[in-house]
Amino acid sequence: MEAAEELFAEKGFNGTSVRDIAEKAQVNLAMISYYFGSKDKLLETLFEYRGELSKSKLVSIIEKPNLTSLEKVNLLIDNYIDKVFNQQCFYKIFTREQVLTQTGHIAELILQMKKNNQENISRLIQEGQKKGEFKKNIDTALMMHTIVGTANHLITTKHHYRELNNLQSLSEEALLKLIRKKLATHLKFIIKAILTHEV
Amino acid sequence: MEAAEELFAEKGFNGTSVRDIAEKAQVNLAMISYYFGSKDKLLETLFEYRGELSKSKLVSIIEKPNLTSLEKVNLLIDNYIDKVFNQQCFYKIFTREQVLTQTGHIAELILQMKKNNQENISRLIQEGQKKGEFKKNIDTALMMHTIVGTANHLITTKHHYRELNNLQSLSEEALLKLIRKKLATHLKFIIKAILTHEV
Amino acid sequence: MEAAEELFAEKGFNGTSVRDIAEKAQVNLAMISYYFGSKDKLLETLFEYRGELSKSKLVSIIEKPNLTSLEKVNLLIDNYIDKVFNQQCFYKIFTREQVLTQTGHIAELILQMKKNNQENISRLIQEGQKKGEFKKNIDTALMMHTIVGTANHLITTKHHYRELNNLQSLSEEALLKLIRKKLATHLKFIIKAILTHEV
Amino acid sequence: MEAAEELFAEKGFNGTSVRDIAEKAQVNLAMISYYFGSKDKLLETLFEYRGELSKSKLVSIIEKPNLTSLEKVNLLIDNYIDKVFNQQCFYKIFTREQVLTQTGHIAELILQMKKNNQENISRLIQEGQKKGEFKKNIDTALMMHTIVGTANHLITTKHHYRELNNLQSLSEEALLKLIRKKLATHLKFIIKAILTHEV
DNA sequence: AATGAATGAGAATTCATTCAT
DNA sequence: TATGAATGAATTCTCATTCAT
Repeated sequence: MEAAEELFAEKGFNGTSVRDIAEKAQVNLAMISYYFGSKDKLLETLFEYRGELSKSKLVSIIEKPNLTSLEKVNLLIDNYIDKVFNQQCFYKIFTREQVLTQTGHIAELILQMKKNNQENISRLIQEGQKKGEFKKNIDTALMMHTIVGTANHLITTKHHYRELNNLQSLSEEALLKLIRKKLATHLKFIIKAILTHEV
Repeated sequence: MEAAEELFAEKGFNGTSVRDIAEKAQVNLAMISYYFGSKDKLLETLFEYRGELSKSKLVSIIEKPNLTSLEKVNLLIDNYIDKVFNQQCFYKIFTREQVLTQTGHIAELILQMKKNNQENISRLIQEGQKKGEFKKNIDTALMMHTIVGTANHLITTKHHYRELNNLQSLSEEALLKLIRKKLATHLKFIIKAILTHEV
Repeated sequence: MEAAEELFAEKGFNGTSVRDIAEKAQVNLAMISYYFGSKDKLLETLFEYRGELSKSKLVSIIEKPNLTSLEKVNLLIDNYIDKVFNQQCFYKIFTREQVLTQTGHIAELILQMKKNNQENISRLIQEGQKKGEFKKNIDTALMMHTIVGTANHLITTKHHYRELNNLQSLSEEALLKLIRKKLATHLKFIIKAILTHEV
Repeated sequence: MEAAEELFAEKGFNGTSVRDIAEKAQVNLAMISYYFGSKDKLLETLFEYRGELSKSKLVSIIEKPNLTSLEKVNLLIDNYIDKVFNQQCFYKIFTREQVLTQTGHIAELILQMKKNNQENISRLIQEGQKKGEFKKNIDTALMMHTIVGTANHLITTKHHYRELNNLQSLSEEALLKLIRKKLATHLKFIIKAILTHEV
């Protein structure tokens, strides 16, 4: 599944053959159908696995005591950035396949995950509004699109970022560290503006 | 090429067969190899064609007289949103394939286009900073990632947006109109914050 | 299709690979899917083709003027034996696959063909009964089962017939000629008994 | 082996996978190769088992005292119909595979069985001829082909019989009972004609 | 210029069988 | 004795491309 994840990220689901995966994973070709049932099912399993991992964290942050709502939002941003950077491969796949797969099990999985996230975050925003920390009339959906869109776009085109900003000398690791820090600051600034600045 | 664009957007480059394209375009199968050389070349041609269209507009906006820098930036945002919404298919392809195609002619094309855009916008930002309209220390690259990332993410997942915000009753057209307006306001707000708010 | 017919007869539908057919027919492997769509469709096409051929003959015999009903029945027997012996391959396939394929297009085709045949022959029997040539209470269906069953069984197990009756010295051709003649006499005798002998 | 028999009858030998059999028999997949050696050996074992069962009955009937030869023949017919109806699955397999398997152990088994049967029945016919019950010049082989061919054809296409004779309302059981009775009468009539009627 | 026919390469999957345990 | 896991071979089918016309 790891091999598949990397290859799907690199060459796309349709661009990756089961042969490639078998070779990369050093397993017999037939094993993949044997274990996962089919290539499609393999992708499903991957989505389920990664989806499972990311569920509970969100709630635990939102329910943390002794934090302002803004601090919680910032934690959420950090958490999302962590996930995206630690699971770059999956997020590349996710970003790409959510566009293609508009029906079927995976589509439902994605939608459910998103619905869940949006509800939780909406609650947090409302909490902040009640406490007077956040302004009225916040478009939560668009705000989330900005967080997710910016982070995904940055991570999926980090090779362009490197070129365009003359960072060819940096190691991959150093580059990631740099982007990560900048992105966190950037998103927190934006979200704070959205949540608190009156126009 | 139109047929190809729609299909690539819908099913991905690798998920679309030359047969599908020929059928959709009501054209002989062999014609596609005959005219474009190959399926890859067809994608290249598509990128060149769409890239061509979008070049000059940027400069013309930046060089418009009698506008504040912020007004220009807002025009740029409107312009980008227009492009994304009018060429949804292409932007879906673009978003997806820029991740896959990291070498080759298309990759160079994309990089050149981005380099060009970033330079022009950097100039605009500097102009605004000189005029005192914008604050110092603006991360142009990240700002652009937010514009592009948010817009692309929204347009490529508009079916999710519809579901999550209970807009199933809206026609496709009405939905697009709604998102478009919200997105413009949202991005302009964010960018203004980035460009002018001191922390 | 000829190659397929021979191989299906020899090794069964499931026992024959598309590869075998391609090799025997000296055509490219992909051609078979290209022309027929799939292996299943190939079988369908074969059934349609052979079915087409055998339709009209039946009616033309039944409607022949100046013949007694018994003479017509005898002609039908000769005609059926001709078909079975001239299209041994197809009849082997038919005999085998009609058991397996109980649903789908082919099943419908077969049923329709049989229905058609039984109706026509029933009419002929009734004609003979009206004319007083045939006795009452004839089980047309079973009679047909005897004709078809005996002929098919003989042709599909002719290699056993050869062994069991010590005809190893005969050429294939001579064997067929012999069986054919015996079978015709045999069936005509039986059918005459069924149609005319009172018990 | 029971599971295999049913599946072979339903889907053909080649159309049945060892997996199917294991599942139906609620047995571990590897067990089948383990016990029977291979799928082919399983079929062989099935043929041996069913062949074994049917040997002795024939002789015991033929050697029954105090019966006319015709009565013995009628008993044989009843006996064969019994076997076919009680072992429908096996006879479907038999009918199909005797065409395919023209060499190998099974082929020899079949041939031996048939040889044995034909010899015994020939003796019975000769006995009848000596006693003056039967006429001269009887083609025993063809007669047997009619018995076997008619019975097999009827049982393997009983679903067609049902449709063509508008017996859809009958239960499977009732249908079988009906066919069985008709078939017995039918065959006995035919065989009597063959054995006793001079032309 | 345009195309119907053809093809080699490669796709995913299923198969009967084996083997370590 | 029995079995879960594994595998090499073979399956059907689709693909992008070519080529004679």
